[in-house]
Amino acid sequence: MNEQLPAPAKAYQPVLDSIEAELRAGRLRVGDQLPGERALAEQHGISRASVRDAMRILEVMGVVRSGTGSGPTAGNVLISRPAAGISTALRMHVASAQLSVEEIVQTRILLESWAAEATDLEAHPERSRAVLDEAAGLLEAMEDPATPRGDFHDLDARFHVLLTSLAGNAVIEAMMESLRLSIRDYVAESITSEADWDRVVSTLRAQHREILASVAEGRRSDAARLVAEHIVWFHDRVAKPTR
Amino acid sequence: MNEQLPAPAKAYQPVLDSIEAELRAGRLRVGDQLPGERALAEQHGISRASVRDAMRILEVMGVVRSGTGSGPTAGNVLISRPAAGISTALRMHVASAQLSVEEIVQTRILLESWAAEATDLEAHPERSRAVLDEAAGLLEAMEDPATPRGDFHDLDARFHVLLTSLAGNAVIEAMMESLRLSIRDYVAESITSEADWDRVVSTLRAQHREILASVAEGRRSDAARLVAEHIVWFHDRVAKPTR
DNA sequence: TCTCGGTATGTGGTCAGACCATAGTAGATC
DNA sequence: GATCTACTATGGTCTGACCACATACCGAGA
Repeated sequence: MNEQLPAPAKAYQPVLDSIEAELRAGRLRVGDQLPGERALAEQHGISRASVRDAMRILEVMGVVRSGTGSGPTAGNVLISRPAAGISTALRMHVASAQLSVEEIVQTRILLESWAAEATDLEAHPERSRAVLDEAAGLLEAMEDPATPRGDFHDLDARFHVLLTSLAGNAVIEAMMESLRLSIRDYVAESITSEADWDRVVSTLRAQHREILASVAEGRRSDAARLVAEHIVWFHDRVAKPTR
Repeated sequence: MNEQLPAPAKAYQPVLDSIEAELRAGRLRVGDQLPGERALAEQHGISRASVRDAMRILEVMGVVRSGTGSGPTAGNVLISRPAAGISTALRMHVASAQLSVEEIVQTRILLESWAAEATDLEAHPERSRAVLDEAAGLLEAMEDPATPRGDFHDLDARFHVLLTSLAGNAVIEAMMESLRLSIRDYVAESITSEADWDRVVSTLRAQHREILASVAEGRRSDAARLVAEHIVWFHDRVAKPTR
């Protein structure tokens, strides 16, 4: 089930290595445009096909965005979406039954409750305030009965990621988002009845309000507890039955 | 810095989707061989080049292993290395300065100390015993002064991953391993002087022994504390100076 | 002179077809 | 029966072509 033997060096590896080195050295930065694929191919003495392999990898890792046409927005542009690659990996391994949804949820509880405990609003007062305001805005949008289920889930996800971001650890924030994305379909599929959904959503709203209030008031341990309870409640009550 | 616009459907996507669906349905399992690339190309009505894009993605995600030749070990075979994809993603984003080594270390402390607290040896007595024995074997190998630095780091990594596995959460185990792999080079480069290394390694050995003992004896909170201190000590004392 | 619109150029996206090294397998040879 | 040799199918790589797209350029018209 596990292999990590020599592996005979892929042709695209030098491209990845050189880009990684340029990034580390600071000669390439987020927002920059990579050289054209044809140019990279010539530079490394490989075919364009192999260069494209490297680009594909960087793309799924959330490191570059490819666009056709010309101009600054076209070409292979360096971006930063750490959660993209992580969530794809998690997703595939959940699909292959090597990771379970229960483990994902458990991990999410760990990360989110830690983030709640580690949140220090005074560290970056103005940024924290902006984040809290944005979170409040999300909750408001979620109050609207006209909000479709899919949109509600997206808002919900953004709410949790926002709160996690207050802890100031981008790694944990990215992992949080990844965990959520990786089981997104499972959650969506688990609630089939609209009646069930209506019954659930009002509780979610109340829990969200409580969580936001405790975070905003600096009641860290309350926030951590409420977040953990919130996640447990949702997955016990809603997601589990169909799994 | 962030884009999540429509994105005009890649040609390889249907291949990924169908493989993911087959995995979820249980019609494909780890160890199975995927159809040949030429066959998949015909099935989906796309070129072999696009099929290879999908394979490349699955490969870096740690979901398939590609091998030339024929027979059961050749072709695109389903494997399971969840840490492969996650660590690559983390690595690239650390390189692009979007994630910091400090955050990686902080996350590792969180996951490992949680695992120590969550370890329940009685849940799977025989498996736990085997894991502890293997961990003890690793420590023994690390006692040998003849062990090269690189090997020591590998043994060290396996030791930590093994202990984490006792908590029984494969997601956290995979993340732990990924975090370690992602900053492997930084750690290796940070200790340049052999004299420094000799001074450090004996402390590491002692800490490892203490950690293993506390885990084996079920002193969970001790284990959690020692692990956290161990990681903090190493990165404060050794890795930080050069960063 | 200014504006509009068509065109040239360069980008990634995809395809078709070819050749290679590899690793089993089946057949021929001894 | 054992050994060696083609044969076959696999992924790995390359070449060269065409497409859709988006900008930049430039000439025709107002």
